[in-house]
Parts: sequence; C-alpha cells; structure tokens
Amino acid sequence: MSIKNEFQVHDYLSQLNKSQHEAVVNSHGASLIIAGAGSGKTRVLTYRIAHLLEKGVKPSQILALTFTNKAAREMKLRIATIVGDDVAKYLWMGTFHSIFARILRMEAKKIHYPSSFTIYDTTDSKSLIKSILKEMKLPDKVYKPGDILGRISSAKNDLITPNAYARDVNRMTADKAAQKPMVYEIYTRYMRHCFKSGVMDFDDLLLNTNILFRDNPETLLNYQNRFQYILVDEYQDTNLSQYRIIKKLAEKHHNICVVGDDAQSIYSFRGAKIENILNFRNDYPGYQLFKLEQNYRSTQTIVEAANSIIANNKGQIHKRVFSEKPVGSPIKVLKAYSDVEEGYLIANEVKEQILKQNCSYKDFAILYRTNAQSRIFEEAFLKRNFPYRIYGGQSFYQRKEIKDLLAYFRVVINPNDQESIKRIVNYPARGIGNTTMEKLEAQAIAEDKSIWGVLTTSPLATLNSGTQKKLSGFIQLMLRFMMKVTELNAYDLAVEVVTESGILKELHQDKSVESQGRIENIEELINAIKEFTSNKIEAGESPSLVHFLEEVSLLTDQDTNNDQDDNRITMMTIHSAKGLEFKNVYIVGVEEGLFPSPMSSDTEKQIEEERRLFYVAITRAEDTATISFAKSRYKYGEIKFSSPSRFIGEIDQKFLDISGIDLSSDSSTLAGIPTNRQSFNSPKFQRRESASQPKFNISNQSTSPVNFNFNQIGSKLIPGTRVLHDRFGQGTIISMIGNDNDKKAIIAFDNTGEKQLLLKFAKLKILN
DNA sequence: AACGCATATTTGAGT
DNA sequence: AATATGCGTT
Repeated sequence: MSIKNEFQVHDYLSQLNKSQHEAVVNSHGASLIIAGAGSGKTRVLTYRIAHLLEKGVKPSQILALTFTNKAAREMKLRIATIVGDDVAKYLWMGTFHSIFARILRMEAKKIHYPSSFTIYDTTDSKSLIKSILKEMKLPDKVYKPGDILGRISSAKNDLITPNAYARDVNRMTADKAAQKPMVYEIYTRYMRHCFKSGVMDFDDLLLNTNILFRDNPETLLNYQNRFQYILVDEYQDTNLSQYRIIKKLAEKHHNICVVGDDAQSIYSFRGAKIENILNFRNDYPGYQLFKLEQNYRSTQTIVEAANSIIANNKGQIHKRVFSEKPVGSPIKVLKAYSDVEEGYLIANEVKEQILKQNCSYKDFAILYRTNAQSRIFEEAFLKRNFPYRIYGGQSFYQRKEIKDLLAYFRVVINPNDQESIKRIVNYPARGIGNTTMEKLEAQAIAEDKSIWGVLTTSPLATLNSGTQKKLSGFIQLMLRFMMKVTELNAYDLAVEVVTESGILKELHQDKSVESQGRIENIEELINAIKEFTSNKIEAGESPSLVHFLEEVSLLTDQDTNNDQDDNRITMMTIHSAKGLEFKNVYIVGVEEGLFPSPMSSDTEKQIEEERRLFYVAITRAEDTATISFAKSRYKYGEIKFSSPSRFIGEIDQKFLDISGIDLSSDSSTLAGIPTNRQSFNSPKFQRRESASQPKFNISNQSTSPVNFNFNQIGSKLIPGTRVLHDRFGQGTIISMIGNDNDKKAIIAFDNTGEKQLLLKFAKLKILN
C-alpha cells in the first residue's frame, strides 16, 4: 500500500523525543497529553493522527477538534503531506463550532430546525436583543445589549435553558441585585425568536448539539459509532457545553485523546472550565498521562523566566518545562513616560535589533492586552515606514458593505432571518422606512409570524398603496433570488444579487473614496466566493451559497489571507497570539490597570488567569522578549497615570535587563518595579511624574518634513507630490478636488491605501 | 430620508 | 480620541 511508503519516506517517528514518541504511538484508550509551551504539541497531534491512519483507522472515523479554523487547516495540511490529500480530506477536523454546525445541518429536522438555519454573529445577536427590549419596553440603558448577551451566553455555555434559568437561584438573584430582573424573560424571548427565525448564535451550535444528543439516543449512537477516535486540542479552554458533547461521544469507545496545558488556560471569561483538564483523570480512570516538557522554541532564559511567573499560581498540574537551547539574552524591560513614547521606544528597539541580528520585520511581534493599544504602534511604525499587519479589531466580515451583502444571502437562504431582513429592506433605499418596518414587526408579533411571513401571507391593510407597492417590489426581487438558489452556484447567484439588488449601482453613483473602497471590498468578497465555488466544484462538493454562508459565518480574520512570506511586523492581542511563535516578542503596556485588566482583578482566580495570559505572552518568544510599560497613557481621551504591572516584579530578577529604566525617579523600589505587591498611586508620586514629562521629537531626520501652510503654498500640492501625514504616513498625491475651504487632496498612502483628506484639517507635510 | 449637531459609549479577550 | 446613537432640522 502506498500509504506505508509515504510513512517510511517521512520517517516521522524518528523526529520525536521519548515522551512525544510515547504520546504518538499509544493511541488506544483515554490519553491526557500535557503539552508545555513550545513542546511540539502540534507535531504530536499530527503524527498521532497519521499513526492511527497507518494502523488502518479510516479517516472518517477520526474526529479532531481544534480551537481555530486556522489550526485545523494547518494540521490537516501537515497530515496530508504524510498520508496524502485523498486520505486527509475525509478527516473530521475543525473547530467545535464548524464541526457541529455541519452535524446540526444534517440532523436539523430532529431538533425542529430548518437545515438552512443561519448563524448570527455577536452584532446580530445584540441587535436582536435591542428589538426585544423595545418590544418589552425596557430601557437599554439599564439592560445593555452587550451585558444581556453575555448573561445569555454564559447560561448557554453552562447548558442552562430559559426554563432552568428561572429555577437557577444564583442567576436570578444576581440579576435582581443588578437591577435587571427581566434577563430571564429576555433570554426566553431571544431563544423563541431565534428558533422561529431558524437562526442560531455561536453558543446555540453547541447547546443544540447537546439537545440533539440528549433527545435522540439513536443519533448519538450513530455518531458514537462513527467517531472511533476523538482528539481535542486546547482542552483547557473547553466549556461545559463542549465538554459534555465530547464526553457523550467518547462514551462508547473511550478512545479519547485530549491535549492541553493548564498553564495556558486563558478563556474562562467566556465560560471555559480549566477543571475539564484537571478532572480528566476522574472521568477516565484508566487514562494514560503524557507530559511534553522539553521546549524547543525558546531560549533557556525565556523558559525559566516564564516558569518563575507561573510559579505564582496555585493548583497546577505539575510539570517541569525546560529548554536545551542557548541561554540567550535577558528579558529587557523598558520604561516610557507616555504611550506615545512607548511606541517610539519600541520602534527604536525593532530598528536596532534588525541591524544587530540581521533579521527582518516578520521576526517581530508586538503583543498587547487590548486591541485599542494597537493605534500607538501603528502610528509609530507609519512614521518610520515599517511594514506591519494588525490582526483582530474589525474584521473584513464585519464591514458594513460586506454585512449588507451577506444579509441578502442570508435572507435568500432563510427569509425568516428577521435581523437580516431589517438590514436590507431599505438598502439600497427603496422608500421603506422605520414606520413601515415597525408596523410590520408589530403585525408579525400579533400574528405570530416572521416579517417575511407577514409580507407574503397577510393582508397589509394598515399600509397605504404606495408603500405596499414598494414592499411588493422587494418581495419580488427576493423571490427571484430564492428561486435560483438550487439552480445557480454561489458565485453566479452572488453576482446576480449584487447587480439586481442595486447595491453596485448605489455604490457607483457615490463617487466618494469611501464607496470606492466599499466596491473594492465587495469585489474581494465576490472573488472569495468565486474561489470557494471553483474549489467545491473541483472537490466534487456542493458549490451552493448555503455552504458558502456556513463557512463564512464561522470565519475570523485570523483565517483569511495569512501570507507568511510577506515581511511585516505582527501586531495582535496576546489572546490571538496563543499557539504562535516569533523570534522577537514585545509585550507592551504591562501596567497595573491594563494588564492585569481591572475587569479581572477582583478575585485571585481572575488574577491567575491574567498571569497565565502573561505566561502565554512570554512563551511566544524564540530569541528575545521585551517588556514595556508607560507611566501615562490616554484612555477615553484622558491622560491616566499608572505604575508597572505586578507581573514584572514576579519574574525572577536574574532574568531581567533593567538597564533601559531610568533609576533616578523612584528610589524605593528596584527601578520602579514593585518586587512585591506594592503600588504607586500616591498623589505625590503622580504629580512628580506628570511634571517631568519630557517632550520627544519623533520626526525622522532623514526624511525631514517641512512645515507647510496650505493657504500660501497650496499650489505646491500637485499630483505626484510626496507628502507625510501624521496618521497615515507617506503617500503620493493623486489629484486635488474642491476649492478654498473645501479643498481636498486624494492621496495614495504607501501603507494604508487611498484616502481623501480635507486640507483644512489634514496636517500634510511636503517631503523633499 | 438625509443631514447636522449633541451626547453617549468604548477599550476585555473571540467562535 | 474616535465612533455610535439620538434627536431635531431641512
């Protein structure tokens, strides 16, 4: 058999150390693999699956669950290089959400859902909660949609249905104490609405899987038989809902392998239970334990420093992570007086390291606690023309024009999706306004139908004939699309929707740069659909829009265009850096009040999670790690002062290089770093700091910009002129439009694309 | 229905 | 600070 030869060619077992080898070949029964940071976890998982396949297990009998789509894709790819794509493609490998969405679609009838159910993202859910609040006449000042969604989400992750919620004393009293006694009622209506609309949110995908298996023993049995081997990655970050699904599926064969690291559990805020990994031994008493303790990623200094941090946590699974790589350089600690200076210092460091180490931009990562911190570094790098990529924040699929188009698709597939209908009914403008929609919604509630149901089956007596005509035009338009769902593939239908709906026309009429960008985004989406369609046709799978939507709803921007070979500095939150590695890592904003986050500083448990997050951050580094903090930073437009994070003091000082810190300012501590839990919030301390704030001249001498007053020398701004903008960096003027006070320049910026700027406000500088 | 101005909210991480 | 929401005006 050709598979055998493939294995011999790769000779994968010889690439493993002893404990990795054990973890790969002992593939029967229950296994717990504790994988320290950088210990070759992915390699072990990959080879374990390859090994199973070699032993004759069919790929379709293996279920492998990962945390992100990206992890699944990469692992599948690696397995494919060993066993071939024709085998690997039959593996059930993906995130919990995508795998069980797939199963739920097949089994939808059994839980009384349409198999064409659509998936709501957080924005959709919040907007639904808003309309429920309106319906219940509750103030959204008290019942903040985000908060309520969080309560609902937490209930779902704990498998608490609305009925159980009402009986849950803890939740009910907490709601009452928070002056929000109606959460239970909102939850009930939210669930009912989703069910009637044929819609699931992220948590529903897991909750409904539990319900499916609970109420349909024969279906459960079917999947228990199918999945002879189950593997779960990042087990420490599974929630109760996920845990129960796995437990049930593995009940028959007990061939369950979970991989994780309790020291890297960082998602309890969204319901993950670290207990799942800690209690594995109780769930499967005959389990085998494998510990991967050798770190192949980082220098000894980094590994030891990380160990000294995590030693502050209690109740861990004992392990001794070590490295046999060189000792490496100490962890540099940088102090900045302001957030802006922090950006400047880090940019300097990057430049210096690039020259010293002979490495390039892609070897650097800036990791922060909150997405909002990215801006400072974006500005610092733009000024110096450093290429970078920011991950997270607003993703492609969250952009307005993309959501609009996707809403069309969703309505075509599932016309009962009310939030989507509301989104598109008057986009492009059709003269169907709020009043009309409110009447329709009221009627829908009264007749217990969806809005679409009202539109297509009820007499619209309360509306005047003009409005009725407009609505009928919309209905006819959507019906035309719906009739073509099965006949056309995703691409052809998408093209038809963009043109027939008038979206494209609308955007073309608006000549602004913004709508230019929107058209480009729409084109990008259409291209993605084209690629999806041809891939599916090639693979002999269905290229319908239904399947495209399925894939897209569970995608994040982490999963899209990840060109490894383009040479940029990476900027992301520590959460999204989990699982990644970089030669040089900069952990920024390591301050009290930011990291640990004030929202996670109430209990020691929360602090421990923040500490694990810090551990994750440090262990991303291969060669060097740098920590920085700023004494002051802007928050909500106000200057806030802060002191270095307690976590810096928790690192064994012998691993730190604090020469970058000005010792003069605070003598009572080691370079201003509290070595125990003291803080520096005394007014005296703060006043002194604010008075001594230095002004830094950040302008780059080599491109020395000339200050410029547009009224006098505006005529110098002609197409082709190179200019510098504070925020967007360098660019070339494409054209000038407007007159006098409204004069604008259309500028193609090197890093951020085309922008249209009003000269009155844009502080442009001409470059020589 | 589009626009302009005032006020509120965000900055807690992501499937 | 930047963006979102809301209300009143055209």
